[in-house]
Amino acid sequence: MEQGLGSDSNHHGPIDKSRVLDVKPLRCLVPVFPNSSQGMSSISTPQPSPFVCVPPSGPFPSGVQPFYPFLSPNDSQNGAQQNQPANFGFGGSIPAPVPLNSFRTPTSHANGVTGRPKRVPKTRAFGSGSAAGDDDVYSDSQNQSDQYTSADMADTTNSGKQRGRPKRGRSGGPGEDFDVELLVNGFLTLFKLKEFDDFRRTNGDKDTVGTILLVFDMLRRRLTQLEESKGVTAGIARRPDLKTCNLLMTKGVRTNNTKRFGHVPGIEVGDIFFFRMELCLVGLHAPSMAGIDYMSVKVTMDEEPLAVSIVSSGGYDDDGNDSDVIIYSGQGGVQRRDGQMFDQKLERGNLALEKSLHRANDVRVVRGIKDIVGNGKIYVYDGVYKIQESWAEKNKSGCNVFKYKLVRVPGQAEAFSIWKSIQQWKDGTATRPGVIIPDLTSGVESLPVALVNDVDGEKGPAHFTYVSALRYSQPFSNNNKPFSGCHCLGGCQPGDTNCLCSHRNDGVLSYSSVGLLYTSKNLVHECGPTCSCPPNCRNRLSQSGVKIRLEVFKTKNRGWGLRSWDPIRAGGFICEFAGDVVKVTDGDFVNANDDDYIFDATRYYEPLELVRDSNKSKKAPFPLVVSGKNNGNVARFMNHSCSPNVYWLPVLRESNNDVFMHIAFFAIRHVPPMQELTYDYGIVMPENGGDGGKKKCLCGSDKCRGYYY
DNA sequence: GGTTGCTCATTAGC
DNA sequence: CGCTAATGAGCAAC
Repeated sequence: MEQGLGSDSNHHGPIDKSRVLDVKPLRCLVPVFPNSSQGMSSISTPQPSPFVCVPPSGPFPSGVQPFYPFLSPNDSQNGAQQNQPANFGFGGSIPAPVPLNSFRTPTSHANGVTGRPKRVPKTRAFGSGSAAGDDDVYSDSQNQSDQYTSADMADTTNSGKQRGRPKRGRSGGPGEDFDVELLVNGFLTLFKLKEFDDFRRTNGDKDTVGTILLVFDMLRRRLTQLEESKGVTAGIARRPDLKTCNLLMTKGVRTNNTKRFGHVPGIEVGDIFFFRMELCLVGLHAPSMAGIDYMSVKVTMDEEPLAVSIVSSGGYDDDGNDSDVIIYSGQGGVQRRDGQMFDQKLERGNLALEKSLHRANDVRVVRGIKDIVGNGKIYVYDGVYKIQESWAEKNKSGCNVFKYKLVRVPGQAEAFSIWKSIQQWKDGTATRPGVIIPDLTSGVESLPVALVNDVDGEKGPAHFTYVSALRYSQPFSNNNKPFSGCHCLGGCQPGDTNCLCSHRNDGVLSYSSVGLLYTSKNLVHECGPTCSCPPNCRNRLSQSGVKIRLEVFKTKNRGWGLRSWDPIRAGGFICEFAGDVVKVTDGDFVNANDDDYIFDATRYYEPLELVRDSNKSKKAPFPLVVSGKNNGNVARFMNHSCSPNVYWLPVLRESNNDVFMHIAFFAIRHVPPMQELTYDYGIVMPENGGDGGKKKCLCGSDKCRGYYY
């Protein structure tokens, strides 16, 4: 791996001659098997099923399922059957402020359930309309007394399961005290991964890959939140990514687990990842650490190792001009403890790359890119490459290092190259083609939002005024108890038991330090005007405006749409829905049907459906309707999809007696740059004029309902 | 804000 | 089948 050399010598594209002390070409062979598919016919491993390149929005050929990323309607049945929401620690029946030690798994109880306090009648927080019913989502968590332990959280689906906390690794610190096992089992049941069979374990598809990645990241975020909320840093695992992956692996929840050459079913060129473990789980690149993945194949009589994939870990701004070429360094050569260097040996991955040069087989390439926000890395699947030449050179320490030149197989979808283009648009070294207005917000947002049309001659959408926030003519509701806010002068911190806002979110913060929604709650209490914390408090995420570089663009067949130049992580905040509040309580639906830019929270919405009782599921989730027609922000351009990559969440901000609800949009899964952002518009209930105003849905998903409102 | 140190999980290969 | 060596990311503390 190039990084193992402690040198960035290969990040300068064409070889930096000044650094190369002794370059001697080894060979540059014509491939032995010009037609790689024939050449590989003797490989002992079964060939992968043919790769089908499917755009995210379809259309989907038969056999290719789009990944419906959140929850299927049937899932809500689970919760309904139990007569209790399956909330897994974040659902509808929000635990009230939980003492930190409540996360401890009871050891003295035979069934693992601590004395569950009896439910007390909930009080309605907002006296705002019959639609609220008895739903938990309308309950002020401060008034709730259901103090579930984490065991309770999942026991609706795992009543008979083993209660003993598995002792894992060097556990024993307080960090292991909540029952991870139950948490995982809850997720697996919810996403129907309990009956995961060997076929799906071996052969992925879009749906399977998507579900596994979704579960991975939801679980990872949940574990991060739980560990962080304890406010203890010593003695606990600080790598929730590793822990999550290991949990899933142990349960056999993985796919494409047999190595193969070429594309991996269910993964598209351009897909992005944020952890090496994600690559591992979906079969894109098996080793958890090593940069070269290889397998032994039978060639005529004997076997030889061939490379199947590599992960390069360069920065994308110094990779040279040609984004279709990689100069990759071999692995090894460095003594880990003291960092001492030795010559690399032609073995393992290095040998496999060398052999792959001869055999000319496809090698998958995952580009590691430094994440601008945070210290992490983003992994972009850049499709398959072929190794064109190899050589050895000496590094600074005078040790031999193998170098491999990989060239991208032509005809694949744009992936890494788009990142470089975007970087150039941002730093001004290139102009985004088709730009009509560089910033349609006229400076209202802190980042410009370009208006782009590169498909036809339309010059822009109808006129509207750009506003960055929701405009209320009256508060969403009144709270009987004045809320004076929290006193976190330096911003709300996890594990601070004195933070009033944390208490209102069940004792934990809703957002991570990098602005990710920790869990799929159905309501977030953000800090309000009367809180003492600064504007950059992490509990004010949706108030801080758009932080990603968006553009409004003309779609091929769905009018204007929204997409991002920046990659968006699962759970990442995108924007709120700004506009004029049309309705906050029951009453006649105001001019909604002739407004293409309506946001209607009263609609049936499947992710929320999960945490609802089936009898109540048809009720309007939240009595809020917003029009973005005359005044609005980027959110008004987000199109509907039945397989969305974005969903919304109501966010409450309180000011003395007044409560204001805002609508915040978050990414469901990782969204690569330039992929259209869509959410499920939901279904209009008959009492709100459903069946009227149906529009033909063009989302192209095979889960498409055929229409939307 | 760069650097350093620590630890982790997976798998090839014995 | 069980064990071990090889591999580098991610995070936190400096």
